[in-house]
Amino acid sequence: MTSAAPPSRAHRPVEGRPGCSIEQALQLVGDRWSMLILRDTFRGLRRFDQIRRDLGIPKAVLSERLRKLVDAGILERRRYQEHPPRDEYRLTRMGRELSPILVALMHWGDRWLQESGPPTVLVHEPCGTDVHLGFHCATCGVDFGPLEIASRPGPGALR
Amino acid sequence: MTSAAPPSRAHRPVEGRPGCSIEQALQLVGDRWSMLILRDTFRGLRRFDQIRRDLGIPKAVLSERLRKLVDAGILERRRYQEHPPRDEYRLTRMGRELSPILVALMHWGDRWLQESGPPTVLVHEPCGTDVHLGFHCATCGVDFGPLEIASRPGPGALR
DNA sequence: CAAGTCGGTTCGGCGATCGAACCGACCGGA
DNA sequence: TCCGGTCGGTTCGATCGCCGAACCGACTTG
Repeated sequence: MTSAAPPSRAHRPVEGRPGCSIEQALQLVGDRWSMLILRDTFRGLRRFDQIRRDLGIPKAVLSERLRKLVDAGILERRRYQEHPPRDEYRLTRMGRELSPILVALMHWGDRWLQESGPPTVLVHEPCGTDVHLGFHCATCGVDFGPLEIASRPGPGALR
Repeated sequence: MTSAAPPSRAHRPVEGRPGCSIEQALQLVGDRWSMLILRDTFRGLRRFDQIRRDLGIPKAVLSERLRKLVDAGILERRRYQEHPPRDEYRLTRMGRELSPILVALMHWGDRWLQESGPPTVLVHEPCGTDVHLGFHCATCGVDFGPLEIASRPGPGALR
């Protein structure tokens, strides 16, 4: 208890443990392949072999990951033909709500990792404007950055 | 993301490979530990042993990950004392801009993985409002979801 | 001088991942 | 009927990367 925290930190944009949501989320989608599988499902790929060929992932690994994502409720397996029996994997609502994570990864990669500009741009379909993902405060009516974020214990905080 | 090609699309709506920004980003921060290391640095942890103890990560792995993150420009290593020589790891601008990803992961985990509510909440410091991360269209002036997103080839698209 | 801290590296074991092979159900063509 | 191909897997042996434990040097504190 004597541990003096490092120089007074007022802002800690992201905080957690041990039930940290980031940690929990990463246990589901934090491995090498899951995010890429999900990216593919967002792109409209739904079938085993489509995804396998696109990613070059070993079949056993894909099989296991899909099972894991279905068990978690992120994907659902839906039969689309009876003879021969064929299933496809579709995003559930839970899965679709991962989109900000994918978009954030994409924007960050575009900005910092691509030398010749974004390979793909996302647009707001109704108007064609480039998609902007950011912190927006409804109260203040402004966009803001990570330095204006503070954290507090929430209702799920134990201890 | 909705541009999920009805049957008759010959070309790929999203160029997912191999220059895909999501893939590139995941090569840097998509392994089991990197995101957690970064979460800790956002929380204000800067030193090797602090992070190691917090995560329970093997030292060899932490050492290698920190090197990788420093090489990538996400963290910087800064000497903060000479005798004995001690370094700390700090987020660069590139690193700080990962915050939307962490926040998105956190929000998703809060919503779908926590039964008793978020362990931590983030607020917009100036006004105390809960942080909202989302798609906002400056042109239309509205928030929107993934179903209103379409994708197009960008300036970095080859082929 | 001994014990402890900090930031590592080295090492042997082991579990996850890899590619290749195999499989059953089905389809289309010759 | 036989042949080849597709689809969605499972099984298997080899290999890769992660694991915890031990060790290390530079330094501080008691």
